[in-house]
Amino acid sequence: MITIGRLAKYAGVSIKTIRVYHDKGLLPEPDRDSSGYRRYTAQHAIDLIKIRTLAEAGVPLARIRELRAASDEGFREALHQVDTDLTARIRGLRETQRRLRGLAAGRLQMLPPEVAGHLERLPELGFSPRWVALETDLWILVFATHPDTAVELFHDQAQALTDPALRQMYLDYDRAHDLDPHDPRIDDLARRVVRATLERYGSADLPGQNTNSEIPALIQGAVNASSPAWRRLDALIRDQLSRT
Amino acid sequence: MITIGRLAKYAGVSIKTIRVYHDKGLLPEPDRDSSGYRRYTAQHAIDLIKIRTLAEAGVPLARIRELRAASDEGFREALHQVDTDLTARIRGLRETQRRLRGLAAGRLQMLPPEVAGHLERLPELGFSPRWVALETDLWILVFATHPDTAVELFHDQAQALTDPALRQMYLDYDRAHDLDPHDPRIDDLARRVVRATLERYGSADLPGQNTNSEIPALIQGAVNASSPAWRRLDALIRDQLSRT
DNA sequence: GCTTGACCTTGCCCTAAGGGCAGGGTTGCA
DNA sequence: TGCAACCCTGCCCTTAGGGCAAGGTCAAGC
Repeated sequence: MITIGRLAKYAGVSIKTIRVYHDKGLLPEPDRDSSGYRRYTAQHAIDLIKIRTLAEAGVPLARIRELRAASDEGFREALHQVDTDLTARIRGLRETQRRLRGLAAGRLQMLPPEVAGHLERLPELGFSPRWVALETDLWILVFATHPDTAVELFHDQAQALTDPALRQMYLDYDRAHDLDPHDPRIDDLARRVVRATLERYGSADLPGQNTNSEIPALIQGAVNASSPAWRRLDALIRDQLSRT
Repeated sequence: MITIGRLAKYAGVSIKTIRVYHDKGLLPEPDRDSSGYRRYTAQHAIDLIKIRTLAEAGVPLARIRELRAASDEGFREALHQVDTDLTARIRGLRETQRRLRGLAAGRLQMLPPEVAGHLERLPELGFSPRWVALETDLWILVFATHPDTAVELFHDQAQALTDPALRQMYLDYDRAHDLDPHDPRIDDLARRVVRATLERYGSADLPGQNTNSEIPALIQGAVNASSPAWRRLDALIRDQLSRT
């Protein structure tokens, strides 16, 4: 016949927690003594410990109440489900911890000097400020999210710009921003891009595509947003590539 | 210049989450386009991922906002703290999982038949219903919380009852419930209990005491609650034992 | 008997981190 | 021109308790 304070201390919870469990019908209200104090039995202590074990495992209180009334079979099944979820949560936390350490190690710290230098040289090659800004965003995202493959990808791109024909193609892409969406130069450019892509990578995977991420879509969305001509260009290229 | 929906999908959060981060000053509000839509840059995506990493590690949003303005030194230190907390949380979850499996294995399922039988025989030996109820609570708690040492402890107690003198002592304890707290029989009983305890266990640890738990206090609290005589008896015994 | 500190009671409002909905405007594609 | 899919703000709702007020109770010491 212990008081609420003792029960709380024993179970390692606050008094309020116990009262909440009463309110929500998780733990039966015990009898009161002559002065209205709640008086608990060992059975209450047992029940409370069970409830806490489930609650600490992340089971919502409403669910715990349901489980109290569930069949033995259903209860066991539910426990198994909870166990599985818990394993997943632990794995998730470990993954978070890994990312956290990456953050602490100063990774995700903008761009390597090599890349910054490359971006600074773009205007001299004739690219517009808008194009440079887009490229900057692109590389920030790629380096932030796929640091392992980013360097490789970057070298591939930087090398492409050393070929005068390819460089002209990118310059034309840049210029296309302000064209009418139905300007024939758009169709011409789309064909050149497709031909160059196939020549450079054959029908093998495009670099960066294997990392099944949202980044390409994100970038392309950013690109498309600012110009109808670019939207059409993207649609044409996408369409022709998908036919090969 | 991506929209809020794309950013959300990319970062794996809901749109609402992003808006909340704006409201709380965690993520700067981006510029709006001509129709009032928020337009994000890669920098926002980077910031958001950092924020999510911390949030998933359990850092409160208010704390994350402070950290945004913290020095590089303070930031690194805070990250270390978060990492430590995270490790503790993971360990806690694993412990919870262990207890959960104990629960699933059907342990914590009341009492072994041996104990139940013992309790049923107590009335025949002359013990009051109140005493039996207390003993029942006691053993439920002990078996629930220390299943490994409970059996040993129980055998020790059951064996004690086979000694007529000791049995009489327990019967007297039971009877003492309704005595006046200053009845000399209380003093006498206390001395007998102390002597018997020392004879049986010497000055070695009493069984069950090494499991440094709240159980003994819980039980004793329950016992004391119902009778001033028992309270005084407990005080006397405790006092005399502590003097040895 | 009186005080004092530690408990207990109910009732009320507060919090974090969003979820969901209403009511209304915008965009992209056929 | 219609339609689906977006976006905007504002408002209320949720979970699992925390905290406080105002008042009753208990055990100990004087």
